[in-house]
Amino acid sequence: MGTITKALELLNLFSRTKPEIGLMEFARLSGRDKATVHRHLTELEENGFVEQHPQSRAYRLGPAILRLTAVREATHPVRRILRPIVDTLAQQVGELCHCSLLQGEMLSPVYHADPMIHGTQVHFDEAEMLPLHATSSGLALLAFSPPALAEHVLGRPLPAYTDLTLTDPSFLRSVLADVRQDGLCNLDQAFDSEVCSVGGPLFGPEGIPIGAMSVAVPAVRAKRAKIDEIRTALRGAIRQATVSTGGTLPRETAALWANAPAPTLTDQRGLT
Amino acid sequence: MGTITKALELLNLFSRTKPEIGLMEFARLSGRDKATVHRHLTELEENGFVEQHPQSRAYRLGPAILRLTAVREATHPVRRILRPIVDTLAQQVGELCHCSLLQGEMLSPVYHADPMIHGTQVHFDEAEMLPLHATSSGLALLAFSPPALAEHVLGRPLPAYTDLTLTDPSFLRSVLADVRQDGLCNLDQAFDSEVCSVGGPLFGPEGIPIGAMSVAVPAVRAKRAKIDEIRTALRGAIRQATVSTGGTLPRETAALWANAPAPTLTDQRGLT
DNA sequence: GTGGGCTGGTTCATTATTCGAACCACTGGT
DNA sequence: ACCAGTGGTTCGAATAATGAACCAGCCCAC
Repeated sequence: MGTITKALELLNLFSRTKPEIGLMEFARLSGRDKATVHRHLTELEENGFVEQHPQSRAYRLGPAILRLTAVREATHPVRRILRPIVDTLAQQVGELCHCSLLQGEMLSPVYHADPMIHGTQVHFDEAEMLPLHATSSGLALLAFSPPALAEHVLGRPLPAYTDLTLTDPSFLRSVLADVRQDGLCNLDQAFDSEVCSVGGPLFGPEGIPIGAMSVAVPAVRAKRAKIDEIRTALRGAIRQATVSTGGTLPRETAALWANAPAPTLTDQRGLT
Repeated sequence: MGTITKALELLNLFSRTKPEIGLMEFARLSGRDKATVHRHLTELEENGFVEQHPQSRAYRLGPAILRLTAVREATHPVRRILRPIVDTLAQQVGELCHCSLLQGEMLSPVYHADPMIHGTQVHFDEAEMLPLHATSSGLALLAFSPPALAEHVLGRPLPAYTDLTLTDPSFLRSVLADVRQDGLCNLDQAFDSEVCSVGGPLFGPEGIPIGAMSVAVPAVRAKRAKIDEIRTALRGAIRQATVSTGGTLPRETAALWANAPAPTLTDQRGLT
């Protein structure tokens, strides 16, 4: 593993519940030597990827990432476009919705919205990368991706996150076949216990999946009627998201979803 | 210079006008060997900091930075807070406003807003880091920072961006003294020709400057009355921004601005 | 087609950089 | 005064980065 990766992996240790991390904690969490971590952190700091609290000397994410995000969003505004769609979907179904982009063999969260109209909410940390094999988003994406990706992912050990996580490659292959038929993926407590989710793929140009969108529901609320309502709304949101980001639905999928309701117009203010 | 810095500097080559860069162009722009650049890029790609267009093989900024920005903003929402303030200021004064955070010895843009009500507009690229000695933002920040920073910045060669850029350290020191008296910094075509700007410091906890906010006006519109109006509005916006981000104005500055108008309430919708 | 000029990408011996155990210096609690 | 915990630094050994040379593909002109 190269030095660059070692340094960048430090950034993944930050999370919503751990926004500041000290040197020793970094060393523990990353399993690397304190001196090494310190050199990496100072170099990241020189480039603005982390900054150091002058008093506590703890590190947190720095301003450079804000600048880079602005650059990406100015020219390729995926997040800006997806946000109102996810917001609308969350309002429609009254549950937590999120979308992610494929990054290597994981999903990188882009945005989530939680209407918070219920007593119980689903936990979601945008810092946390999502596995492909244990989430409805991931399986939906795999189902429509070139087979090589699925084979590569299923060909390695599949960690179980709950006791309902599917880890048998051949069974997962049959699930993917079902998802291809259906267009969406329904998953029950495979990543978080107590949480059911419905996910579908977001397509880029050429009809190749670039990410996924999904709705997460506490298992106690996941009645059949509710799931059906979610599936309908999700199909509409995915179609809208794919078109708005400049992607194209593959013809089979478009045909499959022909009877999905037209997407509702969303509030476009407050962008960027 | 370490390997990590070499790799991260590649990311700074992206800009609003150059959102995608090929391997050879990267090598040329960075002045490094093609093989080296390629290794750095693949490692950045593995970590999601860049992604490669499958057809053109050009690289662009990847999804990881979106995720990291979300994490930072979830726990330390500087941008989310500054955005409506900058928007309001831009509406009030009818000119381009922006705010930046200190990153090493440069300013890293965080947000800008341009009401675009005039025929001529000021160019602003959020990818571009701003120098401290040649911008009103930078000088305003330097004036209120611990003297060591100013000495360090003024102690090295100061590039001129226009023929009006101030590059004489001792003269700049006198400018800083004036800014300390005044609270704001007025600069005429020092970074962009044809552009005047007024900037002031944003303070963090302990009253130490963490960034700056400024208004940029085409020189042809920079009449005395307009500048005065801008100065008043800017003082209000800075006070509001400093308080909202959890900072404190130093006592002298608070006294200096005691007669600035109370900040107007801003639209808080569309956050994140 | 074929040659040239341009890509992106790979190889491998040389070289320079990174690594990490041991070492300070400081802080807060007992 | 002590200890246990920080953040930070040093320097020889070990490792990883480097870049000239090398493919392979693409596109255009001839």
